[in-house]
Amino acid sequence: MDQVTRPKHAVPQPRVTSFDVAALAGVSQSSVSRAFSKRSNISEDTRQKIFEAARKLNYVPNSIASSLTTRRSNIIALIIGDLKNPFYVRMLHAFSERLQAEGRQILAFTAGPDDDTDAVMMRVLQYQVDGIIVTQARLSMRMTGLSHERGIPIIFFNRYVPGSDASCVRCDNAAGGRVLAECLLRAGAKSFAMIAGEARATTSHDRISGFVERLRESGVRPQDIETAEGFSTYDGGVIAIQKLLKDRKAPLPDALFCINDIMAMGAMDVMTHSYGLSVPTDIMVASFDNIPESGRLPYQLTTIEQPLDAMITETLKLLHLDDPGSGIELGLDRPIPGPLIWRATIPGSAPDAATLATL
Amino acid sequence: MDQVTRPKHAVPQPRVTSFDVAALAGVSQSSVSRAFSKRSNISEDTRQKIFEAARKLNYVPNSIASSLTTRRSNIIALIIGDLKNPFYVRMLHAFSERLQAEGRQILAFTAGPDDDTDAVMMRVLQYQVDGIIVTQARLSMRMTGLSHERGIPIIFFNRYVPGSDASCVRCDNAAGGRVLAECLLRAGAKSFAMIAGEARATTSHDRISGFVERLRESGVRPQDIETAEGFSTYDGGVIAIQKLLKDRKAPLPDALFCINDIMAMGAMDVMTHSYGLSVPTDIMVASFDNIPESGRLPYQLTTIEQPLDAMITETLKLLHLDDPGSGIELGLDRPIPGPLIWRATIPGSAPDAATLATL
DNA sequence: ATGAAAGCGCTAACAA
DNA sequence: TTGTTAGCGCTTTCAT
Repeated sequence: MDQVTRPKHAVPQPRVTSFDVAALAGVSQSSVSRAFSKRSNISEDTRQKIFEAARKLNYVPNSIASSLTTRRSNIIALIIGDLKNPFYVRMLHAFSERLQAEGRQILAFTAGPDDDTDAVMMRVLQYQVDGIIVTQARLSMRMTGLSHERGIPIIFFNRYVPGSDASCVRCDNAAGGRVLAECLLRAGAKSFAMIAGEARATTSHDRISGFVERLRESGVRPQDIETAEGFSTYDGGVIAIQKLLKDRKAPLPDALFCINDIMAMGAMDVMTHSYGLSVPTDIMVASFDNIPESGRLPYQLTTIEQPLDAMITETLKLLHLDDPGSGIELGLDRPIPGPLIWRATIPGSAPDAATLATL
Repeated sequence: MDQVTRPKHAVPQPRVTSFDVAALAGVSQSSVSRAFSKRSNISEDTRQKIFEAARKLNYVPNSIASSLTTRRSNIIALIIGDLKNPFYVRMLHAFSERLQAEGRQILAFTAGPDDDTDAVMMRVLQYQVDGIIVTQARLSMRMTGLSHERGIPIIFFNRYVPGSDASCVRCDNAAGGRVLAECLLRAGAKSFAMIAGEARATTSHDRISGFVERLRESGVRPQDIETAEGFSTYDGGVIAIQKLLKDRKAPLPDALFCINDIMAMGAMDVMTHSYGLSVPTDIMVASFDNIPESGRLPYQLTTIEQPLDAMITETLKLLHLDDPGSGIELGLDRPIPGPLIWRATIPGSAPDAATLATL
């Protein structure tokens, strides 16, 4: 008779609760609760007794139940975009590690540019998260209002909504733009092109405006700066540079400013592989972010590093995770300067720090 | 008198619950609950009345509270590693989108190779997640046991623990290795080198073993295949190729097999920029994953694509999110074949599908 | 179709 | 220090 091999199945056991542990340890249920909470009045003796019972039963406290009473979930919502820019991958990972180290977790929400971010936000609110970090996404004022009204702090990371009452932590993009302009000028560049991201992206806008401002101060007329726009991705950079180079009669600009490294990579690949150009001999390049890829052999980008650790520290500070009662400050803006990373896409050596500081 | 500008503060309002909505709508609290749950006995009339009241009060159901009773949180834990390999970034994003589309969210846990994964797992269990996906991380048998005992399914994604009772969804790595070996052989390669990942990584092991097996069948002795090992990252690829090329007297091998694209990128960058070699003229290259970077101008990698969508579909199927009562099958293994993506790192054209199918 | 009431597993007064 | 008790906001029988 055929004996078919059936898959083994795991049979779920009834849940072990703090009552079971209490019974086994011979104490009350509230003692169990105390045993598992930091700084609470309980003798080391009974705590150990309880831990042992818990271990025997494989008991793990149910944090869903505890958040119901404490009104704290230890969960932070992170609303992210498409992760096509490695900077946001780094950010996600860094946030996750930092939060996990202090006993919190990230609940991930994705919101593409075409998604209804308000609908995503309604989902976020369902989870009674302790805080919300928004990046690469737009949010209506109504939604930030709903969040604040519930006592949930919300921080825009590297992005702000002018006129909004939500706080923002970001790299000082305009300052970085000025620094790169200065570097290019000192390296002797006279003519310039720019690759910008989407117009509504505040990061792109600010970097460009700082860059253009510094050039204007040096006598370069803004209308003389060629500009191509694209999505803030590798492919966006590819398309933008093609717009600039295709059927070109005019001489090449001396320098190309890209609003981020990933677009610069796309642009450089096209320039070197499709047009046979050399960087920085034929054209200098400068950009923004210092993603890990920027230091690789084919790129060696001179760039402004986004001070990720400091930005995260500041974000966590503004979130007031440890003293939720303190209320939510509104409309804070925290621009953090990013260091210049000097590599090979601008000839010569970096201006000294003192010079850059006076910009 | 000085009037210091103080930051505005948001004042948290008392929470709006289903009772408040019920009161405003003039119905019972349980009706409110029904109104917000799919397929439940409630007249369209009262449902609308309730929705209107909810809207007026900005009511959002508290899913923490609901998971307490339903024992379902609609949260899936995803345990990930360092995200240095873009493949896992793609995976994370794809999982997040797929789950979000069906009303579930990802709770992210990071576990570095040196972290105590069991401690991470205990944290996971606290959250009463509906399922666990593990990737780039190891787990002890005891932990998978704890999870199964609680009725929480756990799937290893692209990774398996031999002898474990947890199920696994993965690319058919050995088959892919065989295909690439065949491609290289047909392109005329006679001598081979390999860049492998960490020894304990099952993906690396399986890809290598499929590759070597096919070569052996064609008369290439395994001991004649040069091998360098490294971390499965870009830098790992850089270091591995340097081991192979530094102070090299022997002629170059005809072909280089890398266990993934990101290592292949590191290796190619060193070969082209530091050693002036051309691919595939001086050496052919083949690898695995088909990350977005593989198609970029400097690489144009011929590679096996990880069938991400199919892998995710299979993972979600095994998770049985929609019928939790059905029990957890143990020890399933789901290898999914990945298509060959033919680009420029092997000369000539791809073997036809029929040939590859007979491998 | 609707309402009343009993939990889900935990925390936090309050009492002892 | 420990135990008792009343919720947290919801779902789900069970009546009506």
